[in-house]
Amino acid sequence: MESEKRSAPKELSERKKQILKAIIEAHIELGEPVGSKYLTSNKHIACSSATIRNEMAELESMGYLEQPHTSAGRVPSEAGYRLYIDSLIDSYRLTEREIEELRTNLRKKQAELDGILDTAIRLASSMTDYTALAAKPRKVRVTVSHFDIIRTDERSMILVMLIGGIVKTRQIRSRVPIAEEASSKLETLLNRKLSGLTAAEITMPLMMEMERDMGAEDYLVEPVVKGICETISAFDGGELRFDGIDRLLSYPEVYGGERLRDMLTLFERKQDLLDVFSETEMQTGDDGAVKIYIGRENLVKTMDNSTLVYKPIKRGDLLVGAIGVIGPTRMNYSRVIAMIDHLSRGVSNLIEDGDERSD
Amino acid sequence: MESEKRSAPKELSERKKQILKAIIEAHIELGEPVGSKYLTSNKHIACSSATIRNEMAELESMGYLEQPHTSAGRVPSEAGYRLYIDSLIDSYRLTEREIEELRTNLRKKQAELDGILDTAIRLASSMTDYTALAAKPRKVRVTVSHFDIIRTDERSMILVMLIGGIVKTRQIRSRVPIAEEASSKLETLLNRKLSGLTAAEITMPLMMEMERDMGAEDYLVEPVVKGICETISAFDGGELRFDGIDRLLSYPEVYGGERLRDMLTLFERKQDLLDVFSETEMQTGDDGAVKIYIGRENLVKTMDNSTLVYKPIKRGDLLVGAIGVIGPTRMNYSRVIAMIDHLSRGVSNLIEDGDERSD
DNA sequence: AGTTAGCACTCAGACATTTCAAGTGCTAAA
DNA sequence: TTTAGCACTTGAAATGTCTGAGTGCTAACT
Repeated sequence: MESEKRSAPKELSERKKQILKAIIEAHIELGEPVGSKYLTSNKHIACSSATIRNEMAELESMGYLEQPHTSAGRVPSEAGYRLYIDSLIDSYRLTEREIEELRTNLRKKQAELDGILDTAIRLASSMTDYTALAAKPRKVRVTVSHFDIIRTDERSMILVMLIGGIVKTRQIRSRVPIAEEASSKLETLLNRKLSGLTAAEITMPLMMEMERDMGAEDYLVEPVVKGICETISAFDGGELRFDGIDRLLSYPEVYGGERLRDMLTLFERKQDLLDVFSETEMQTGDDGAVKIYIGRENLVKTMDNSTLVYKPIKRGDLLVGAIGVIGPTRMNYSRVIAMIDHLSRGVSNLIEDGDERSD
Repeated sequence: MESEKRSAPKELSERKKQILKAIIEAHIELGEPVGSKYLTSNKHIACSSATIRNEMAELESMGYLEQPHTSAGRVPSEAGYRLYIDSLIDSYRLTEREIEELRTNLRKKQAELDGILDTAIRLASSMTDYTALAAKPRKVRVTVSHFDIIRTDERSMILVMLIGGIVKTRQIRSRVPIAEEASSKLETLLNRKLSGLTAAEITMPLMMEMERDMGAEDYLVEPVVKGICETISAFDGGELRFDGIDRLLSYPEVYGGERLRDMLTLFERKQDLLDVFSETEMQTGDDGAVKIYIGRENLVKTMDNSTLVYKPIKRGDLLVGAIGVIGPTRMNYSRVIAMIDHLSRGVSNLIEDGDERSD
C-alpha cells in the first residue's frame, strides 16, 4: 500500500516519463480520460496495457494522475501538467506561415497602444482557439510629464497630456472666446506648475496660485485643472480586454453549466484578473518570460480548472501591459506558449519604435 | 373554428387588453408560461379562470399569445410584446435615487468618449440587470479636420489629429534629431495639404509634392503620411463594447446551452450587431427615440428570442454612437426604456459641452 | 525481477418506463 | 354570458435496467 508518497520527481523512470507524456498529450488531444488500452494501440509504447496499468497506478499514487471514478481512464493532475511543462514538453516551432500571419495582422491597426492590444488579443484568440486577454497594469504614480494645448476654434481647445508615454486628451470649451495668448500662457503655466504631480498633489492653494498667475483669464484655470485631475485619476491604467470568450464553449467538459457562469462573472468583474497580472508580475522585477499558472496555482478560485498563460509587454524597461490566453487545463501548451511569446515580443517591438522596422 | 384572423388590433375588447397586459407582466416577472388560474388569484381580474381561458384562446388565435405545448400556460408572442410596448405599457418613472445614481456615476470618468461609453454601459448593465452594449458607428467619410504636432523631445514627436470631433494621436520617432522649425513646418504642411481628405484621397503624387515642399527634412514625410493613412483607416469607428455578459445567465430558459453559445458568438463577431446599429439608425436621419427590436424583428437570426433596446447618442446633430441593452424578450420594458433614454441623454449632454453643467 | 494475459468487478451514461402535476378544452348548469 | 367540473394531454422528474469501458489483481511467463 505505502499510502501517498509525493514529491519524488527524481525517481521517475524513463518509461514513466514517457507514459505520463503520452497520457497528457492524448488527453489534451481528446479531452477525455485516457485508458491503458488506448495508449498501447495509438501511441507507440513498447509494452502491454497491463504494464501500463501498473505504471499508471504508481503515477497516480505519486500525484501526477487522477481518476475521475473507479472505472474510468486517468487524467493528468495539476502536478502532472506542471511536470510536463517544466521538463517533458517539446518546444513548438511556429511555422513560417504562422509567423507571417502574426506579423502582417499585427501591423494593421497600430495607431495606439489600445489598438495594438486589441488586434493582438484578437490574433491570439483566433490563432490559439482560446480566450485571449490583455491587461494594462495599474500604475503606481500617475503624473503628466507634458502638457500641450491646441486651439481648435475660438472657444474650444484640446488639452493634450503625456502620461507615462501614453497620450490622453480632453476637450475644453468656454462660453467666451479664448485669446491665442491666453491658451499659450495657460500651457506654459500647466507645464511649470503641474507636470510631475499626481492628482493628490494638486492642492487648492496651488490652484489659487495659478489663478493669480493667469490674470484676466483666471476663469479658465478651475475647469482645466479639474479636468486634469479627473484624467489623471481615471488613468489608473487598470484595464482588461478580452477576445474570444465564446471559445470557452469549445470545452464543455470544463466550462459547462455553472463553470461557464463563474468564468463569465470573472471576466466581467475584471478586478480579480487584474490583480493576478498586477500582483504577480508588476511588482517583482521579474524577467519577462512566459508565465503559466495551472489550476490551483491561480489565486482566484474560479480558475481552479483553468490555465492562464501570459507574458508581460515592455516598452524599454517599463512594463506597460501583458497579453495572454486563458483556457482549460488541458491546453495545447507548446503551441500557446510559442504564440504568446512571439506576440508579446511583437507588440513590444511595435510600441518601442513607432516607425517602421522589420522585426 | 374561424382559423386565423390576424391584424385586427382595433377589435381588442377592454377586457382582452387587460388580460393580455396581465399575462405579459406576469410572464416578465416569473419567466414561466402563465396559466388561467394564476391570473385569477394573483392579478385582480374580475372574472373566473374559465372565462380567462376563453379569452386566452381567442388572444392566441389572434396571434398575441402562444402555447409552448398543449398542457402549458400561455406565453406572449412577439406580436403580443409589440402591442404591449406600443399601447399597453405604463411608462416608468425613474426614482430620485435612480436618477441621482445615474448622474453621479456618469460623471466619474468622463475624460474621453470611450471612457464615457464604458462607464455608461457599466451603469446600464448594473442598473437594468441585462447585458449592455454601446456602439460607435462606422463613419462614412473619415477625414482629419486639424493636425497638430507636439515635440516631446529631440527625436520624437506626437501627431495629434482631430477626426470628426474625436482626437487621435500617434507617436513619431526619428533616428536623427528633428529641428523645431521642421516640425512646425510639417504641421502647417499637413494642415494645408491633407485636412479634409480621406485615406483614399491621399495619393502618391500628393505625397511626393509634400516631400518637395519639406526640403531638407523630406524623410519625415513618408512615415508621417503613412501613419496618418493608417490612423484614418483604422478609424472606421465601428466598435462595440459590452458589459454584463454574465447577466445572460440569469435567464437560463432563454440562454441555456446552445443559445448561450450563439449569443456569445454574436457578441464576439461584433459585425452583425454593428450592422444593426449602423444600417437601421445611422443612415435614416431618424429622430433620436428609443428603438426596440423584438425577436424576429431583428435582422440577426441569433436574436430571435431576444430584445434589443437602444437609443442613439448625439453630439449636436452628429450621431456619434448608441447605447442599449440586450436581453430576453421577457424584459422589464418600461424600466429599461426609461433607463436607456435617460442614459443616452446624459451621455449626449456630457460630450456636448465638455465642461461643467448641471443637466 | 519484471512483464503479460485473463478475469471478475465497478460504475457512469444511455435508454425505457412510470408517475405526477399543471393546465387546458369542452360541456352543462347558472 | 359566465362559471364549475371533469376528462384529457403532455413535459418533466423519478425510477429501474443494461451496457461497455476500464480497472485491479492473480497467475503464468520470460
